Amino acid sequence: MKQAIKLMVDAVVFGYQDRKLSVLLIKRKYKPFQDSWALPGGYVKDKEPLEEAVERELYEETGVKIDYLEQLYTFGNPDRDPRGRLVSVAYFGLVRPDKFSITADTDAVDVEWFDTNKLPSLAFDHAHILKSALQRLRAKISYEPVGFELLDSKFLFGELEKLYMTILGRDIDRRNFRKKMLGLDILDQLDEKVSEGRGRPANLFQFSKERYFRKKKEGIVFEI
Amino acid sequence: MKQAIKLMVDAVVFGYQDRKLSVLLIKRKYKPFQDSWALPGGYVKDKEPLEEAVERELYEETGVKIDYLEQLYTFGNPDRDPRGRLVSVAYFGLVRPDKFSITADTDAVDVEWFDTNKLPSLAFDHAHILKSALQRLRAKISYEPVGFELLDSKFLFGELEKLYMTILGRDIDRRNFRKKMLGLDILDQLDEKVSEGRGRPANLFQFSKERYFRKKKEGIVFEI
DNA sequence: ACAAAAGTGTTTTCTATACACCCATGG
DNA sequence: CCATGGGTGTATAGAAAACACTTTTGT
Repeated sequence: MKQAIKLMVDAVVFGYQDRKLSVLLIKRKYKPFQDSWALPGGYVKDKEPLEEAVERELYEETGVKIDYLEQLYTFGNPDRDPRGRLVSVAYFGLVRPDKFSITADTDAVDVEWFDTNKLPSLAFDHAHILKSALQRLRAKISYEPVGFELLDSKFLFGELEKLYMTILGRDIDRRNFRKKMLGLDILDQLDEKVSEGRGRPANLFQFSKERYFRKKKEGIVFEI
Repeated sequence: MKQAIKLMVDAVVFGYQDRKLSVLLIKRKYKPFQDSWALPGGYVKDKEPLEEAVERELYEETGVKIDYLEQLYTFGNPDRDPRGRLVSVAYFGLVRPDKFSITADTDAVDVEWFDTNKLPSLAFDHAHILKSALQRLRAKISYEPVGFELLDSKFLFGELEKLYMTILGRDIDRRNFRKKMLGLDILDQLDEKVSEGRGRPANLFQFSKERYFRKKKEGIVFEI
């Protein structure tokens, strides 16, 4: 049997900076959609696992090595790409933007973090993919502790609060949030304080992935 | 660019009969895994949407036309199929088994509904796919009213209870369940009663998909 | 002393759970 | 009249939400 379908992967990578949720986009070097912004991605190699393909393309095109990656959805509409029948397995990733200096390479003439509230128009059906990823992120952060992937390993409680407010798009009561989050017993309070210029210095916290997984196995549920 | 990857779809179709959750399997006619049980599925045609491919293969191989279908996950491990690099987009479907007389055809020598508690060993990584689908079903039924897809359009409240208990694998308090479910105001109580042989005759109910979607838009959340 | 952000407890409301009795029918 | 499954209400406990003052620092 001959099949003319080609398989690609695309990555929706989120970062968090200056209280903004941002997404990593590349400016396409080649046609179609030359000079349009698009999600990083590319063809899967014959013997390459899908996750590896995403990580490779992401690194080639942007210089980013991903911390957290999960499969989002497979987009297979026959007319989604003018080049032919391209089916794309989309992934959704989280990264700390300051960990990398992003640099355009191979198929991209430019790479940038875009505030998710100020997105350019995107190539192919990438706007649609991005929208799905945003929905997933919002849902996910409420029932799994993925938010920590977007913060430094040591972070201020206030940052965590703001992250949640940014992603969920609504205000959260500081006291209730802290009570709930600390009550889960998956954060370690460090003996370091940080003064942010003005105001009372704040404590640093650290997420304990080990303790979380242990508690998860025991049946304790993360939910915010 | 030449790519030797082939794209398939597989379907995990659940049904509910005699208080058992069952899944539709075919016995393979050809090698590899000849005479093994497997999920129905097959190759995607060049200009065919993925959902269409699943529905077509399902109909060809089993005679079932699906009511509810959603994408589950894409399985792309390079060594998941001995025939080469076959990436499979798995779907998850719900159907009322009594609506169809299942009949083996094309690639199958036999088709059967298997109780999910008495599964045979399966070809390829299909046991893994099935496991994912079961997890998804259990999660899904708790926050979206998909259970009705497994019942007749008119059903007894007791059947709904039993369906939930079967899928969730635990007892549910009849009174609390009824209170919660009826409180959602997405069921219509009909003026028909059915006597099941012995005991007090029970009322028939009907799920109002329209009302559910209206309420969902208004932000009302289904949760059991 | 004041502005700014951090830290903390209590009260109220709502939701989840636990629980037991009467009802309508067939045999 | 009894066995069987259907139908219903209330009390309790626990979780979520609402809410405001004190603390520590820099200026």
